[in-house]
Amino acid sequence: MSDFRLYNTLSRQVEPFAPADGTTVRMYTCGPTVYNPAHLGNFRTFLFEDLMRRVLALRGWTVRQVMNLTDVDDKIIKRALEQGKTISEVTEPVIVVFHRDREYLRIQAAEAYPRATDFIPQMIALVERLVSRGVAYQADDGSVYFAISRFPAYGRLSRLDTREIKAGARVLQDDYTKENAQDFALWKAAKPEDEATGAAWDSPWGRGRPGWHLECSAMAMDLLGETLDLHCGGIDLIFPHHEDEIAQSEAATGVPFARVWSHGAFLLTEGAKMAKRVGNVSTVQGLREARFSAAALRHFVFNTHYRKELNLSEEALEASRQAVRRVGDFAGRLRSDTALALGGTPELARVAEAAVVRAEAALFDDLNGPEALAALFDFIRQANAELDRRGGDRGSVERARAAFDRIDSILDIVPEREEADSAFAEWIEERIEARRVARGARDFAAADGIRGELTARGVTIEDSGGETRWKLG
RNA sequence: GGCGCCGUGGCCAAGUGGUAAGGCGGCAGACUGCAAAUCUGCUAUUCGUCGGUUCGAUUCCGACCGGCGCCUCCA
Repeated sequence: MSDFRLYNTLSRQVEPFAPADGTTVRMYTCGPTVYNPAHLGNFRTFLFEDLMRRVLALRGWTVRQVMNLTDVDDKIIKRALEQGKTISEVTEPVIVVFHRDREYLRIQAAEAYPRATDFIPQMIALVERLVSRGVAYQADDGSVYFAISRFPAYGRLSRLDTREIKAGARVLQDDYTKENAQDFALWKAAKPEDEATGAAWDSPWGRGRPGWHLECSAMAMDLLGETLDLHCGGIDLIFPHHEDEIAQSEAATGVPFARVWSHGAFLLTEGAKMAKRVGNVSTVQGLREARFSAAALRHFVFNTHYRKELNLSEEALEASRQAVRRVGDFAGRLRSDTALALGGTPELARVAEAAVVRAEAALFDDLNGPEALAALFDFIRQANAELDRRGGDRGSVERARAAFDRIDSILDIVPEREEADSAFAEWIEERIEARRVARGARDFAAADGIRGELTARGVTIEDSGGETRWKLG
C-alpha cells in the first residue's frame, strides 16, 4: 500500500498523512452559507473534498466527513428581513438546492451535514468554557468576544502578524467595546432584526446568536472529537475563519484542534475570483442548462491541481466536454459484449494495470488529479489500440474493465449515457436495420438518407467490427 | 504597506537538478462506400525577463516584469 502524502497548511509542506487511530479519518469540511445557491467556485472546493474522501477510502481508511451548513449569519438575516421571512424559511429551500447540485456533480454525501441552529447548546457550552478560562469576555455591547491576546499561538496558521493593519485602512478609534480590535465575536447580542427573523436564542449573556466561527468548533468537536485528523476548506478561510476556530477550540480544550489543514485554491472567472459580490458567478444550474455534464465539470476541476488557481472559460469547459466524451466512448466500448467477444491481448491487461498503479501513486501524492487523468488517458489510447487487435483473450478485457472501474471510481468522469425511451430505441433499431439492408445492396444513397434521418434526431451511428452501434448526442 | 500564490506549445495543464506527461484544437496518414469512432505521425531545442550557484536549471537563489489572492465574517 502506497504512502499517502498531503500538503499541510500548518507546516506549508507536503508530508505523510495517516489518521491518528490508523483506521478512521475524521474530516471536517467547511460547508456553504445557505442564503443563496452555491456557485461553481464553492463547488470547486467541495469537489476537491470529494476527491479527498474517495482517495482516503481508496487508501483503505474509513472516512467520517462532517460538512456544516451555516444557516444563521448576517446575510441570511438580511435576506429574511427583506422578504419578511424567518431565517429557516430562507435557508430550507437553499439547502434543498445545495443537495440537488451536489448530487448532480456526483459529490458523495458526507456522513453528516449538521446545521448551526441545531447546535446552539453546544456552542453556548463552548463559550462558557472559554469565559471560565478567562480567554473570553462580555463587552459593553452585550456580545462575548475571544481575547486573542490571551492565546499566544494566534496567527500560526495564517502566518499573519497580528499587529499588521492594512495601509490606508481606517482604524476604528471608537470601537472601544472590544479590548483588542482583532478580538472576534463568539456570541453576538441580539438586535431587533435577529428577533424578527428567528435568529436569537437565550444564553447566559442574554438573547443573542452565535458568531460565525463558533459553529465549526462546536460541531466538529461534538461530532468528531476534540482533535480532528483533517480540516478542509477554501483558501480564503485560512484567515480569519480557521485561525479563529483554532484559537477558540484550543483555548478551550488545550489540545490541537486539527492535525492537518488542507485548503483548496480559488476558481477564477475572467481573471478575478468568482464571488457573488463580484457578480461573475456560474451556478451549477446554469452550467447544467448549458449542457455541461457532471463528468465534464469534474474533469475540468480535477485537471488542475487543487492548490492552483483555476480559470473558468468557455473554451476550457468545452475541452473538458470533449475529453470526457472520449472517456465515455471508451467505457462503452470496453464494457460492450463485442469487446469481450473479440477479446484483448496480454498487453491490454498490462497497460491497464500499469495505469492503475500510476493513477493511484499520483492521487496518493497530494491528490495529483492532472497526473491521474494523464494515466487514464494514456491507458485509453493504448487500450483502444490493443482492442483493435482483437486478441481473443477475454480475461484481459475483464482485467482492463476492473482497472478502468477502479480509476473511475475515484474520478467519476464517465458521462451519463443519454437513454432513448423504448419506442424511440425501437425506431432507431428499425432504421439501422433498413440501412444495413440498403448498404448490403450497395444503395449508399438510401443508406446515407437513413443516417441523415437518425442524425436529425440526435442519433450518431458508428460502423465498427461489422456491426453498427448508435448513441445519442 | 504586510503575507502568500502563480507565469510551461494556439488553448487548458502536469512535472523533474540531467535534458519537457496528458487533454482540447490543428495538419497529414491508416481504417471506412462515405461518415463516425479508433489508431499512427507531426504540432515547445524550450518552460515570463535578466543575472547567480552548478559539470549541468524549466526545476535552487536574487532582481525585475506581468497576473491573482488574503489582511475580520468570502469556498
